[in-house]
Amino acid sequence: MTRSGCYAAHVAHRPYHHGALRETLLQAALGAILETGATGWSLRDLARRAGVSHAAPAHHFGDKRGLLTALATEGYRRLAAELEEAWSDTASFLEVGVAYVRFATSNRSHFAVMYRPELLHTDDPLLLEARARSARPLFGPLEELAKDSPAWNTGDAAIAAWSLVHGLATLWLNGNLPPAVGADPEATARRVAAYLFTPLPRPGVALTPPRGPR
Amino acid sequence: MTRSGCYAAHVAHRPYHHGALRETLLQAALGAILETGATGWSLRDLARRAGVSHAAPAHHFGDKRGLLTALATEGYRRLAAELEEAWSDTASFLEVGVAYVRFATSNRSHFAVMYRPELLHTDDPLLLEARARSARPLFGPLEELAKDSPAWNTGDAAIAAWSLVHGLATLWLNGNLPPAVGADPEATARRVAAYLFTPLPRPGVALTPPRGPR
DNA sequence: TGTACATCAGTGAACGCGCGTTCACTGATGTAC
DNA sequence: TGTACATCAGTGAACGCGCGTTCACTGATGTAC
Repeated sequence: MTRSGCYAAHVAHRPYHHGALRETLLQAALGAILETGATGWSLRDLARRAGVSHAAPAHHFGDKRGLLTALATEGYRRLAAELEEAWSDTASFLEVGVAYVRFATSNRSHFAVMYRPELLHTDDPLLLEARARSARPLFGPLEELAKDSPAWNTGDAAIAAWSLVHGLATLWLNGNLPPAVGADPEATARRVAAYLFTPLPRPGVALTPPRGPR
Repeated sequence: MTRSGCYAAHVAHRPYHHGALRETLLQAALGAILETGATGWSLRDLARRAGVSHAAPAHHFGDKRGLLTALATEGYRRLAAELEEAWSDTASFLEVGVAYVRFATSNRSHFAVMYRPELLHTDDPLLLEARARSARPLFGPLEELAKDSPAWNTGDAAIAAWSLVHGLATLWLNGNLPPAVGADPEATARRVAAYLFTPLPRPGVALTPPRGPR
């Protein structure tokens, strides 16, 4: 960063060594993913954006998959940090869910790659560690909150919560939600996620009829 | 179908006209999407699978986007039919959600395309009509069930339900769920979706602390 | 402080390949008379 | 029933392009002595 900033001053005779090409390529990939999707770009495209020769990216990542794995790992680390912070700051599980949606909508390119194992080196130890860390704030708090409730399967409840915020983020990012929800994904998440684990307003109303279906 | 079946008998001298090329190409696209993702294939690839010249697909769909739009429309029609049937058969909103997950996991290729407007001709009237029809069974029943509950925003509640089943289907299809959930997406959906609109087991436990967060 | 050398980061020409698109064509079908 | 003709579905050669990969190279850096 300091070095590339220094060289940037006299563009006329660029140095042979870029100095921070790895970070620059990751940055370029984020932009490319925003514009053409998780895989709709080429390594040559990235090299062009970074202003280096088309063979340079292979030095750092080998291939696309290696680059995407680095990107996903970075994404999981950021997500974990934001979820942990939300839980420790508010002690509200709802706010953990809101933080998930906030992360997804303000880190679109990372999010577009993180949950696509077919694009990644899924045995990469750094990736595995970061992913595991990001899952803990979704499962841990629920186990704590419902530890004395034998009727609860906290695993299923956590997956319900995860599904809800993941689905909301996905539908939002792909532009599938009706305009009526408004333009603020965070506020929408807070309103919508409130219906999880929350009883119907009138006890007499049930979503499933009294006689068993089928 | 009858014609192509007739000609299939004497493969040696194939007819000049395929007879059902449009349907065959859609079929081939479903297979290609399964193998390489929503856009990881070429029109030439499809032509090869269908056994026709590489320029033939353009006759029917113009380009990839046209073909994907036809596929998405078919998907929305099937989804609408399955959701409508679930609601009229069981009168259980939970079962509508289960049907959504069942559709997604047994029509992977359709599902991979339906919620990606950037891949489609979003102004296609047939697409718009089918999509609108598929949304009704998700919003209608909730309005009915909660019509006398002023505390409810049925729009938000419907989006909560949609998000939950959409997220669960997405996480399932991408292989992101832990093995502990089991191998049956439908049973998983029934267990997990039960936590929506359902109170915590002990009234004393809250997911949000009594003092307002932030 | 100086020199020699190994290592590393990035270059650029060359390759073969599959792609979308174009276009003049051919074979089959359907309709008018 | 027969003929003429318009329309339609699909062909196949040709095009220019961007791709990933290879490879001998060059320029910069870091370390040993």
